Amino acid sequence: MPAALLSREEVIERLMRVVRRHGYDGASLAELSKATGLGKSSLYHYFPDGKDDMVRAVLEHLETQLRQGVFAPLRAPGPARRRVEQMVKSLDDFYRGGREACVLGNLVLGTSRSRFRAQLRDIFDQWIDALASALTDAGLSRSVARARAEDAVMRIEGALILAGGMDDASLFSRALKQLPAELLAPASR
Amino acid sequence: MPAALLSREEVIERLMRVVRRHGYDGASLAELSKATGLGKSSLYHYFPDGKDDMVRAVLEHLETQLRQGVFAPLRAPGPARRRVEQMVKSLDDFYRGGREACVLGNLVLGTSRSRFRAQLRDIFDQWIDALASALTDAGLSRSVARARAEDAVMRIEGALILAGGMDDASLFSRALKQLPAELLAPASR
DNA sequence: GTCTATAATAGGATAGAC
DNA sequence: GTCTATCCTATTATAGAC
Repeated sequence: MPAALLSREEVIERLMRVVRRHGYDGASLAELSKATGLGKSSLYHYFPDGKDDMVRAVLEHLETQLRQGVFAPLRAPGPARRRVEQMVKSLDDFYRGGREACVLGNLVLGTSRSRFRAQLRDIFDQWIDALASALTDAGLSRSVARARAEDAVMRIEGALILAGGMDDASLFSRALKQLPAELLAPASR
Repeated sequence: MPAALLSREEVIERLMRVVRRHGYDGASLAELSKATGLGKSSLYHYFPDGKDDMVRAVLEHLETQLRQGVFAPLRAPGPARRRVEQMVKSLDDFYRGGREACVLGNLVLGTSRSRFRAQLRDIFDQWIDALASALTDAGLSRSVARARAEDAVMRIEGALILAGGMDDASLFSRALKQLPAELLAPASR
């Protein structure tokens, strides 16, 4: 990083901003360079394997953020409702109320899925597991909890797609707001 | 098209296959050429504005397919349950049980959203409207029908993302299967 | 309508000076 | 660590023959 201008973390934050807007295939080195303020050679100094390396770092960083803002709160002690609401709050923040696109969605689509398969799967898995854990604590059976956790992740990812496609971020906010009640409703059906 | 080898429709079908796998940014002319069996110059003969033209045609074709397999059935006479089930069947078919990615999702993400904004919005709008119409026919209020229709589209889009990210197409099939019952459940909550 | 050939540019990546 | 300069390949797009 530039002597002391940007920490590695800040560099990665900026790389992530480009990736979530342009996707893997649409994120050119020129853009990544501009966004970080680092020349291409400097980027290669920190990420010797180029774009793949950068995106790997972005995914690691995302995982860390999710661990702090989502996974850990979901597994924390306390009432399940609070824990789910904390997840919602973190997500609303991270996706700027539906105005920012999804890093994960972007990397699942395009040509990048095969490159980051393991990392993507791992993140989704941790997310679903953590959420299901909160739901079993709320008294739901393991199978219902798991199914609802998967459903929640789908809704969130889909809400980001639809909000983008309809140019209406409020679709995301509303979907988020409904989540806690629907996830914690008594099992029946 | 090659004298009579491929109809324009078949060419567009093949272009779509590339777009849904690689996205807009990841779909190179070389791939599009290989997939259609047409040289680059031939592609430019049919789509003078290049890739944008091709993807516009793909979206028009998709809209036609959705009109036939999804929108029209949703608005057809008959019990709402049948109509929703017909949508589910068409979608399961179109996405090959979750093994194929979403054209819309791919075009909403990456750098392509701004290029096809209007077309994307229009398709999502028609979809939600048609679905909401079936749900109001089933006795749901306009506002509940609309909210559930949006939710359904989100789930479908998200299910395709998660199925791709987890390498598990069954996530999509299961999400689809649950849709009719959840959409048509009596309003309450 | 289709092809081969080619242009022009952008993309990813590296060398070497500082 | 960062930059400028450069390389090579892929990519988009076009010209012109058949």
